[in-house]
Amino acid sequence: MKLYNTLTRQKEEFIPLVEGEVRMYSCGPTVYDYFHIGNARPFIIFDTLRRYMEYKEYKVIFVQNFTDIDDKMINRANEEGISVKELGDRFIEEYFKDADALGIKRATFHPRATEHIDDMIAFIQKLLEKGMAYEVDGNIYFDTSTSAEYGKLSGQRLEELEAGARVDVEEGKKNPMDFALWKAQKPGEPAWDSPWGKGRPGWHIECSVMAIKYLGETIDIHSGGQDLIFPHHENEIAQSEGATGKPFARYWLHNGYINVDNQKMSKSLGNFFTVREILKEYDPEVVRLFMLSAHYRNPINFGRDMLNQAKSALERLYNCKNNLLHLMQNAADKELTAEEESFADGLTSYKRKFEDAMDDDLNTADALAAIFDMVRELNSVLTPQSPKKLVEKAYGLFDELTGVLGLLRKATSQQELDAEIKMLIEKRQQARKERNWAVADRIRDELRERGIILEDTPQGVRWYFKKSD
RNA sequence: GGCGCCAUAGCCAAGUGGUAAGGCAGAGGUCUGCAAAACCUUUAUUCCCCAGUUCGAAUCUGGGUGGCGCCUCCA
Repeated sequence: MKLYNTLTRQKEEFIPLVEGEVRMYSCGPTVYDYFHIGNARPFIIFDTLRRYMEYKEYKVIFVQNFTDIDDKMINRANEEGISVKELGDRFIEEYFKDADALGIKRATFHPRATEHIDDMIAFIQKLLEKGMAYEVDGNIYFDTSTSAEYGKLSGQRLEELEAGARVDVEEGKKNPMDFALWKAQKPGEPAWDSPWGKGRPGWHIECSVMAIKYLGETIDIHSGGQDLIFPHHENEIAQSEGATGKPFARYWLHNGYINVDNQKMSKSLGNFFTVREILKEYDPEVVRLFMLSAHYRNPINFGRDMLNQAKSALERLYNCKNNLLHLMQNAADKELTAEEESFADGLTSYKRKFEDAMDDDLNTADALAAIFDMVRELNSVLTPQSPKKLVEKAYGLFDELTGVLGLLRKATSQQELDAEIKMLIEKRQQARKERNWAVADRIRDELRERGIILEDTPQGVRWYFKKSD
């Protein structure tokens, strides 16, 4: 599998540090509010990468942190009149509600920054001992001048950064680009004891510390949004490699932004939509399909018409799934003809196309094309006369591939219906036979009200549970 | 000022040297009591513009034009 590595600015063959295992760390949310669609992109993309890695039978250890202490947390907690801890607890819970709905699998570990303060202190201590950090009035700063390779991820040179720096120059920092590892307590702020007095950790240190704690000093994949490249990830590299003397992450993956009217969706611009509010109107899988319909490194525009397109496309996939389930329920046990054998064998070409696409830097748009190609062929070839074995094989493959993308997770059909509903369907068929359309349509409407959609096909009645949207 | 990204049909979007995937929307048709679904046909002689390299370029090079991002918290 090839992945585009921001560090080298090219696609590289992915070779894990330990054969058969993948250790990946993805920057998680700051839990001071509901997350928005822009935040959701990396969650969905890297969840898809993780699912694909697992599909390829890697053992994946996936860590996604919660930032539960920083300025935004403190400000919001003060506004709400609750503690930072309570705020964090609440929005971690809300994060999981939305993430679960979007089909984002739980990470192997979801560490919280505030539960790793001791580890961070020890880490900072190490940097101090190595002379890579210094103290100013209870604040500890990382000395970027000690990092020869500073800027290697973002492609920036320290001097250029400083020339255009919009950072505060005061604070007694040695160099403008030096960043805080530890911040001395200000009045009214939560604080932890440290060798340098009460205070709290800086933002960058938490990811380094938790990544190393759960995944080791060198990890395979580190991912996040493009806006984290500088300074967050650059700083993580500087401090981690400074402390351990080893490469920190081997592959750096960054997703593109979600735009609104061609502008980056962001909290500060105020042009954002929370996942929570979008899910009131759209099925979470519509959002997921929307995200996967473009390559993850390209920017995508968010809008209602985009979601509507994704919704229609998703329906096409669900129709195919329902059709396969319907066929499976009624298919006969019989041997495959030679022609059917070759059709069954041919299905692997879709699997191959899907894998080729995913192997090429997670090209989900192309992978979806493979699935839609398969949909067309399944729809035109399979009939109620097809052998059960054949339908099952087709369904199995379809289900497996859509599952890798985290789609079609909802049960829409099942083997058994209530006897009463079965009876109503029978009754309607009888009415149709008698050309009593009024009765037939009334029953169909009634069942629709109850969430069951009936479709009359040349081969009989097909039914499925209404898709919520 | 430094670093970087993007431009493909009405809309979305793959493709990055070999003659334009897929989805949505539209048109026509098949099927059909209606509805729905599905299938078939159709919708870019052409990939922002100009020049160059090449037997061959949407794809490579140079130059433009337009849009966006990072360098400050941000996925």
